[in-house]
Amino acid sequence: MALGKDYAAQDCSIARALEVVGERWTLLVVRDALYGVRRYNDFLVHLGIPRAVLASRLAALVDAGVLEKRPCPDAPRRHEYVVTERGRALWPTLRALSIWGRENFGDDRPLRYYRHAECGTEIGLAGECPACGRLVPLEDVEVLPGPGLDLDPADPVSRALIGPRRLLQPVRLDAAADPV
Amino acid sequence: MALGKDYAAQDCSIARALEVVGERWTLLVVRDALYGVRRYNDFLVHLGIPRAVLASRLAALVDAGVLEKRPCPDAPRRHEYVVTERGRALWPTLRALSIWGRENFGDDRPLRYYRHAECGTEIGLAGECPACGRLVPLEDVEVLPGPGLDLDPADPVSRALIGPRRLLQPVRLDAAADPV
DNA sequence: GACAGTAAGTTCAATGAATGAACCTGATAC
DNA sequence: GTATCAGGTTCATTCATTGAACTTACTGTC
Repeated sequence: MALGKDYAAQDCSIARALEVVGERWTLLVVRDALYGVRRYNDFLVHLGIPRAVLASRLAALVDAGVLEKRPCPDAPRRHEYVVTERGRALWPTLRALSIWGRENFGDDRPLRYYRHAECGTEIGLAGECPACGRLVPLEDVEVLPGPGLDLDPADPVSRALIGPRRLLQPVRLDAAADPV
Repeated sequence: MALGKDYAAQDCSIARALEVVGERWTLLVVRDALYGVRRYNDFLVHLGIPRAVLASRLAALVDAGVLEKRPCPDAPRRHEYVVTERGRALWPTLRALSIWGRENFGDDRPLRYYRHAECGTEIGLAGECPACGRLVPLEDVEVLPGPGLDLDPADPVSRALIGPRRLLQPVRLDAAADPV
């Protein structure tokens, strides 16, 4: 990656991390992947990202071991991008960033709630459950719509993501096509 | 910020956060500010960032309320950039990102350790102390050089940052000028 | 079997941002 | 008064991003 050159000189893990996920759009792609978005076209319509940039970001993330590209189980010629263990490990970062964004630049009404499915407690700053005291496996994180969330968004992926649902649960567009 | 436009369409706190700190270099500037770097020239030599970009990033961060620009107490015509409460609130994000970078792209030897000064416990994923169970105030975070850290770096700011020291403790270059 | 449509891209010209070097300005240092 | 430093600005070049158009391979539908 040509961009990262200068970062590399830094004696710093943050700089190394930013070489991988520091480019425009990259963290939003990872966020979507953690939400369960897997297909090129789903990323495309949900993010509103230019096609060429998406292709380049996905390739870079696969290269870095954050996503895995593999053929779709049902349609062998299609493929999907699935978060690896390394990608899942970005959840604490994204959770912390999200809280910072909400507390400093959001309006009062939260967009979404994240809860530990087993005990109902809201997930903490780094993805841990304050009640259980441990990091919650992503599959056990329940995503619920908050009062600030638009419940009738234009694109089908946003509609499929309204929830309630779990993190990592693959997005299915089939049943989401009915308007009010 | 012209860049952020597309992000803004997203119903998502992460996107809002990235509008503020998502540009190239920005998070590294904040990291340095949390380390105690305050002066334009110190950011410049430590980051190796182009002057124009630094000026623009600092202005944007002041604008967003992450940094505060104020006259130097000793030299009234100079000024310094100090992290605000909002800037300090980015510490959990940076801590999580740093751990991700180290665990996934670092070599085995850590560059730095972060410890709760009062009990000596290593700081957790989101800046909390696992022993005390609470977020550690940044002034109580002790930064120690790890085995992977270059102990004789070229620029004086890196030398002043070797530590041991505390987060937020202002960088002073005066005494750091003696080579081995 | 022709036609339309979808998925996952690539290519291209135009725009915008990043880079590094040079310049500027006002204060201190000698 | 000459040099140096802090904190910038300006400029030409390079590089990345953007949005639109094109491509290619497969999947239905009539």
